[in-house]
Amino acid sequence: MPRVSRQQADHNRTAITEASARLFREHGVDNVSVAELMAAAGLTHGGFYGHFESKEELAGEACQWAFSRSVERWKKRIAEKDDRSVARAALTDGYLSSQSRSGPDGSCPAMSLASDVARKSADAPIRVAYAAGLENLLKILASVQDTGATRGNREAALADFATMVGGLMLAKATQGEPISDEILTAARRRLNGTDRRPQR
Amino acid sequence: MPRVSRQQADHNRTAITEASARLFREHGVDNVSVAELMAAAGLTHGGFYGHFESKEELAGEACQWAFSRSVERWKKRIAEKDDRSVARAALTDGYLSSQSRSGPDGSCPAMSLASDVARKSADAPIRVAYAAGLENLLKILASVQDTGATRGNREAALADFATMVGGLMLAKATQGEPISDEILTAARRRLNGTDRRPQR
DNA sequence: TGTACATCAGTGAACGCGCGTTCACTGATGTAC
DNA sequence: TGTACATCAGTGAACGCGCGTTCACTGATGTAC
Repeated sequence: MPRVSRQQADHNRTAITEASARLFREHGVDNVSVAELMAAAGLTHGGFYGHFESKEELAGEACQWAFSRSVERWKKRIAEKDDRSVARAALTDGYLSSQSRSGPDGSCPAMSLASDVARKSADAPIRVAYAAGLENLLKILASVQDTGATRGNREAALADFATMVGGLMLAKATQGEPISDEILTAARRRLNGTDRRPQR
Repeated sequence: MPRVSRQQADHNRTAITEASARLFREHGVDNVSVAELMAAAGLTHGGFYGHFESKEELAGEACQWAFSRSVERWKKRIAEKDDRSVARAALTDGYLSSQSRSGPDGSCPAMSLASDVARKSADAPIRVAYAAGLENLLKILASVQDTGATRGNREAALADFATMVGGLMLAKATQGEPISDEILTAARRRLNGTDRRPQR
């Protein structure tokens, strides 16, 4: 039953982007086929090129979409808290939780797409979308810092995020082994707990 | 000219492992073909299965090999320093340097293979090799910590490494943009500098 | 030490398969009157 | 509002290609005498 209403077509395009954002994060851009993406959106593969110029272009849009969803989630989580330091703790603890590690929804794109992006050329759509999305998340993370200076807040956010992304990545790579939980705990405590390690 | 001496055959096997360790880290396990790996070792693709049972098995050996080289490098770097805190700073600063980010030799396997490993099933050879290799690196990193307690040293090493891996990963994904250097600097200062952010 | 032959490391063609992408086709949608 | 027709979203077969893996073959290596 071909030729669907324009509204339905728009809806389908969104469904493709949404399914891709999930599957790309879960399996990697190169490990999911166009046919699988279309099937996940309830369509057959032939119609793909009516919506996107190439798989690369879709990767860019899916990346952008995933980041915008993360931005929403972070903002919402912050809005629920009274003050910045509580919000920051909620953000970092949530990021480095075991639910986040095994979440079926694909988790944070900054973490799950990092290696895909690192291996693409500089002009790939996904790379551009990644850099913009990362910047947005960092701004939010900087807004809940407490150094008293804009520059300090940004630097603190950058360092926090490095620990968050690295901790979650290592925990994912070792999922199922005891060290996986150890990593999450150590990273959480470094960011929020009693571990004040950084001192000379 | 087939049939080569046993010594030469052993040498060839090592060459395959070595080339794979480099190419897998640089492009990802699934983005390098057996033919490319064999060519990089100066051989043709047909002989591959005389050395390895499958590409998966090779991935495990290449991962192990990459980690053992990192272990050597870390130990050597530590041995050059007089005391632990200086050694620790040399390790973390070197890890989060721009040379490390753009290094053509493939950089740290814990970082560059993390997403490949995270996406493989629990019994994949590369996953087992990764967990063992990570543990070895962590022991070294714990040995230069200064908390005064074994457990504290391990936890500090875990947190340090999360920051190192995440910082390098994010810097790689944003290479070529100003934020890439910002990330490296912020992570380095978090670990060794004046930024004492982690406080409640 | 020299000769005869079995072994087997490496070659390159071939296998089935799944990939990204193209295209002729279909028939409901959207539009013109 | 109803009719006639052009549009175009989606279908499914087909494309060339590169993948991991297999295999018959080659000829130097390694071994037995």
